[in-house]
Amino acid sequence: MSKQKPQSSDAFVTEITPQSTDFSRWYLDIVRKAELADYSPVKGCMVIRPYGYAIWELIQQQLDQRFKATGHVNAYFPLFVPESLLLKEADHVEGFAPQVAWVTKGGTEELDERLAIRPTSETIIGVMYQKWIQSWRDLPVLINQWANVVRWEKVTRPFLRTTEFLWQEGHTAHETEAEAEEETRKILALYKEFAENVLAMPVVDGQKSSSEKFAGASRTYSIEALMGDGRALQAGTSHNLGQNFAKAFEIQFQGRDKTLQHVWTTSWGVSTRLIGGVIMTHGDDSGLILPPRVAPWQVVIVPIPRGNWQETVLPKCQEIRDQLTAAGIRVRLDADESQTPGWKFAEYEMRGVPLRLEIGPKDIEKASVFAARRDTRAKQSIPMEGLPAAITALLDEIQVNLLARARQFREEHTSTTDSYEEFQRIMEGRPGFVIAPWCESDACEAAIKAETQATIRNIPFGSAPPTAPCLKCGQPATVSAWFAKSY
RNA sequence: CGGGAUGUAGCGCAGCCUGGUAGCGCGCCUGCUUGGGGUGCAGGAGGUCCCGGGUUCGAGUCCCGGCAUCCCGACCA
Repeated sequence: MSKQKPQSSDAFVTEITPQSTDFSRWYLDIVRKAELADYSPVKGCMVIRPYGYAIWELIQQQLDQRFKATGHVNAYFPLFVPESLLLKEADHVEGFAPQVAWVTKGGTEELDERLAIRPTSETIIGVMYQKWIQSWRDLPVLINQWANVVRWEKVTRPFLRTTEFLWQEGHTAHETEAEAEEETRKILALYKEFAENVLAMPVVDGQKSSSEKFAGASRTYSIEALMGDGRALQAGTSHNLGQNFAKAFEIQFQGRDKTLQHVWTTSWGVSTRLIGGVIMTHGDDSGLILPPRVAPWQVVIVPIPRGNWQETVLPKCQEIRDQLTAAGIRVRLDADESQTPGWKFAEYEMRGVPLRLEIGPKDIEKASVFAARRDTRAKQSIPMEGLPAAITALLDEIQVNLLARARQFREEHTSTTDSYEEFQRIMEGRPGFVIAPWCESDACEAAIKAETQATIRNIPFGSAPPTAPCLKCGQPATVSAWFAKSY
């Protein structure tokens, strides 16, 4: 098809702040205009609107399937955590105390003991595991819960950091330290695979520095993604809790050798923050770009109304919709007459729909449909014969392309340096990741953060030990750390 | 939690300084028209001016308090 008209690039985007003007405003514009979320009257609490929630449901389904496939089961624990429980693990309470919301009254009566609204559930789950676990035969316990949690954040942003958010938290208990470590790493690998194959969001997997470790964990691992403005986003964490919670909650079992031992526990989670990650990984100045696997509508069909289109074009559109739906594709047919095709093109691009099919009299004549990709904006005519297979293949191609593109962006925004001066220079503007040698001292990490706003995102697995000295102090460096400004 | 800014129709904004019948654009409704990249014309509907108090004959406008949002810092998924 050569009917393509010249495209005035600004024509459809007047209501979205360009990324280059103000990335943060761009992000907020997308969230509201694409109807992903809206502000509520409660500080820091957003409403996830149907289109945004549909994305979350797709994330949930595909993660849940992976959890089940690795032997995990779902359960649900209470929203409230008695204060006494929260106090049991010293590091944990110290880490979370500033962020906890409290219930002090039930109806009109003051409670004897105030209740925390869970910021995370290690403690309440610890109490239950103490009751449920007696023998090595009871292990491992592999439970996940889908839930909401509340953390009293000072600065909030839709999806990225909200006072209340939705997540999943896995909590497992094991017989040995090695098994707990294996679980922790297995889940991190699962998160990475999910982020890359479903969200098309490349991530760096590695270990958190001790200062960024989860409160109460022995070790924390994370996956870190790079956003379009060069800032990093922690996209998921997996914690090896050692025996810290087991000791605090007396979770003990009798081992194969008849001795009484504490279990080894893990916890891990990803949240609605992932939606923010998808927005900022793929979106452009025309709006959202959704990877097909999390797109509520993978294909939108826009009929071109001309003449007696209701009798000719529309039935064909419905037929095609039904064929595609039968092939497992999520399709929306927008036959609304009150909007013109051009309006719909812009609207569904803004909504990030991966593939648009235009069907008009000319296409029906040629027994083809006119397809426009959201990711590349490429347009092509596709024969109606064998359409479901062709569309499925095209969606797969878009999925793969988005990951490749994001990966290339990350590579272009990842640099390596041994020089602190150069490091500081890179951290101005849109920095991306910087790989640099570090001596693993908290002092150097803190100084770098204070001077450049950059933090250690993680220390990737299997990275070669540095030959150069620590970026900051010049003492021998033990690891190559990935630094970035982060969300 | 400190510094700055904002809050007026669904959305974007003007009006506030200098108090006196609440406006504009887009969207929405009706009709015609148009339709392959945000059609055009005509008519119409829509407002606790964020909330609460105060000053005043009279407050969107001035004063005090609160709430929410955004930006910059300190804290975090």
